[in-house]
Amino acid sequence: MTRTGRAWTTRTARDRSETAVRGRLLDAAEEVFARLGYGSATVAGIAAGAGLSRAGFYVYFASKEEVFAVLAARTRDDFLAAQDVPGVDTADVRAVARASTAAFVTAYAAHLPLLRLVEQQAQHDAELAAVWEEIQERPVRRAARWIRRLRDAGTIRPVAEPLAVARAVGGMSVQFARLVAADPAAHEGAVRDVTAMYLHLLGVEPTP
Amino acid sequence: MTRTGRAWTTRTARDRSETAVRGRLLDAAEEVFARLGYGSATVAGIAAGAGLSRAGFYVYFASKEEVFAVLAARTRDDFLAAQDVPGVDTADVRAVARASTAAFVTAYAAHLPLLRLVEQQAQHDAELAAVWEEIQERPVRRAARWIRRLRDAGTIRPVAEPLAVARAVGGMSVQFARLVAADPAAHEGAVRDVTAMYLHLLGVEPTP
Amino acid sequence: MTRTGRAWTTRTARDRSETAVRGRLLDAAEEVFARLGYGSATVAGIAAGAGLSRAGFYVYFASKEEVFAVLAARTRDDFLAAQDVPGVDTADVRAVARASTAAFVTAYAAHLPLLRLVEQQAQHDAELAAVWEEIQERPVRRAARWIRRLRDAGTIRPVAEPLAVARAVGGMSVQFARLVAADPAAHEGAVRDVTAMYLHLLGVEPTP
Amino acid sequence: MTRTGRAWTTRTARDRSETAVRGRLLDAAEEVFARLGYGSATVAGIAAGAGLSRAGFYVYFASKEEVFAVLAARTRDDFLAAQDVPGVDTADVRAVARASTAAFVTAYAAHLPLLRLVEQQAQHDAELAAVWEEIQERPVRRAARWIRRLRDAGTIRPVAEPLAVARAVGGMSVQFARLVAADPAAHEGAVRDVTAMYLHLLGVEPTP
DNA sequence: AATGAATGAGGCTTCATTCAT
DNA sequence: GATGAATGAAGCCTCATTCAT
Repeated sequence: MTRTGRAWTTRTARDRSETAVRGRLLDAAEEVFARLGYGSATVAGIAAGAGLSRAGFYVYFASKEEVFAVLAARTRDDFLAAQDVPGVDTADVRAVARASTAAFVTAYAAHLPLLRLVEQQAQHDAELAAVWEEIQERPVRRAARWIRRLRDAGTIRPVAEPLAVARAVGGMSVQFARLVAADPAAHEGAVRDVTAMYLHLLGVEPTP
Repeated sequence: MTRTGRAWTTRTARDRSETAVRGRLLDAAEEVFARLGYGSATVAGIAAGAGLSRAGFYVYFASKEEVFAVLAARTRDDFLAAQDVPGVDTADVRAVARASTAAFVTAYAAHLPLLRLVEQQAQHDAELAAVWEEIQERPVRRAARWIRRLRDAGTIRPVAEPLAVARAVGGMSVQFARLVAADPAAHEGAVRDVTAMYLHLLGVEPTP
Repeated sequence: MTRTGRAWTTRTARDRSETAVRGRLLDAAEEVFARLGYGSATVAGIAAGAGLSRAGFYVYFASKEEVFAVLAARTRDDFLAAQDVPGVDTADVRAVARASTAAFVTAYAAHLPLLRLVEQQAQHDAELAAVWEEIQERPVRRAARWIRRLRDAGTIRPVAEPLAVARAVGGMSVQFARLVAADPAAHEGAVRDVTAMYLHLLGVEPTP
Repeated sequence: MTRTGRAWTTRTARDRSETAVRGRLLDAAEEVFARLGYGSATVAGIAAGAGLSRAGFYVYFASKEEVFAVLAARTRDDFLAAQDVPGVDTADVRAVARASTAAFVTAYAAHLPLLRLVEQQAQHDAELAAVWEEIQERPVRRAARWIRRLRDAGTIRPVAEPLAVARAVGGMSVQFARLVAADPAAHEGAVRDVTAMYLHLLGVEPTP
């Protein structure tokens, strides 16, 4: 997981072409890792996916380990960014619950295989462990904070500790995200169902 | 994750699948696969884990692929068997919910890494896909059936479709199983929390 | 090619059963070696062909090398014995030519693949080189002697040195033996053709 | 058996099949296969013979099987090309017989071990079977055609069917080629002897 | 920037062979 | 006599990685 910072550190070379190739490599890497897992993925496969030769790969990344690390970071950033839902601060509990659920399910479905891999590789790499920790805990903690605030304000009456509820809703969402990943058409129904249960766990009537 | 002597004590094991050495190999394989993933796991590592030479492995399994398939099947069997909770037919909804939740969380925590791998490898192997399908769907369907029966009998008033509730509870449980896997002491609290939310989603007061 | 002389040396054990198994092993070995060549043949394949386990093979032979040596010797013996045609001393040149040609073609066709292997392995093993030498040269020398005798007696008028004629006829026969090996029905025609040419080379009218 | 630089001097070799290294590998493969047979030959040995590492071998060939196939094709091409004797269309029967015999014996002696292997491996590979068929039958058929033509023109009076004579001469030549392979000095005598017998079988007086 | 060539390390698998039973 | 189990050695092949161009 050495970070020798090559080209992508160079100030001069942030031109379109290099970035483009690097991006293509990351995309290819995502596809290959997702399909084969870390150990069975090959640098050759990734390079080919980006239209490069094996050696070309090393112009942009120092090693297989490094692409994975960069990819993990990108996944975390994308995943977390996707949950910065605008208007999440509304006072409308139902709206917030629905919006954050939708965001979470969408993001999870989109990144599912990579998230699994990050979790697995986190066992052997401290840096990845940190990434995984953020992916895993940040959304939960944020939701827990929100629940706690509302509970303390007397707006809702959750059926369990805020953290437990947040975790539970996360778990549900993951489960439904899997369905969505397999069949995108299931998205709407999934969000509706999860939101309904979410609200129930918050002690709020789903329909106003 | 350790296999505690099944029928292998018998000298005249019916078939080869229950030899002591074979069992040790399966246990070692489980450990290695769980730790490294399918691609990074090595036959050498598995053999060593069972106290055998590399060649010795091939006395019992034809290939790395085969151990994994057998292991997947064993995992499915163990995982599903662990949920045949005695007394699950009681009329006491709370008891059943608690018992099945406890069983599921325990089983999931015990088999977590292998389950993840089976899911991943299912992408490339029809047989594994079938195994994964059973692991994934059988508990959910069973729970859904139970919920539907009680709902139709007017005993409970679930907040969503039985299948959705079942899936949601499965998702929660998985999430908490992860905590339990990391810290076994969390088991009791996890079961309590999940059970409480489960009952809520069924429209039942947690405490009688 | 070590000859540790086990059972087959023991006086006591020349009973039917042991000999039978050994014979079955040799037959199996012949089939396997012929089909796969020395390097690709496996002791397992040979043992299986004789209905034995891998370990069982070693009851009768000390090594793969040894079966091959024994088999080579057997092949040589069979091949040479097949050419001890009765009545080969007749004064009838045509009859002798025909008989010895028939014998040679038959024997060669029957042993073709093994003979090839012996030739090849002879490159690396002195003992096999000696076996091959006998297989290769004995029939030729015998034929050459016969030709020389007749020539000196004025009975025939060969078109080249006896040794060359003998060698040439051997070569023809081998070529036709190949056809016969592929299609046994070709045997008669092959013998007729070769005999006719043989006689011509001896300066004898084929038909009296 | 050594390959002496073909078109590989050119930097811009048309296709990969003529790279210097590839040629060296084929030469090494020829030597190793000839010495050890297909099964006992090792990729390591071939690579080493070409001054490459084991992995280097795979830059040029996909597998041991593939080198052998390519080598077989090359052997066939060389072997057949060597028989395109210039002036073979002369009206001088004796000259043609001598020239084609010399060409055949030379070519056979040069390629003997490989030809044997191709024959053997042809048992398991359809592609090789086709190669072997060409090696085996083309020269024979060509000679048979020539004989038939001359016979029909009344120029010669072969002692047997053209095809049989052709095959017989092929067989003789192979036999003598073996001598030549063992002792190159025997070449001249071998060609003389075979030619003499060839002409006899054609019903032509060897010396005009 | 990009690549073809090359390689050391290592992975999967086979195999001849041994040995306790 | 026969075998199941076990193994060291070795074979084929892949792969991450380097380097000259």
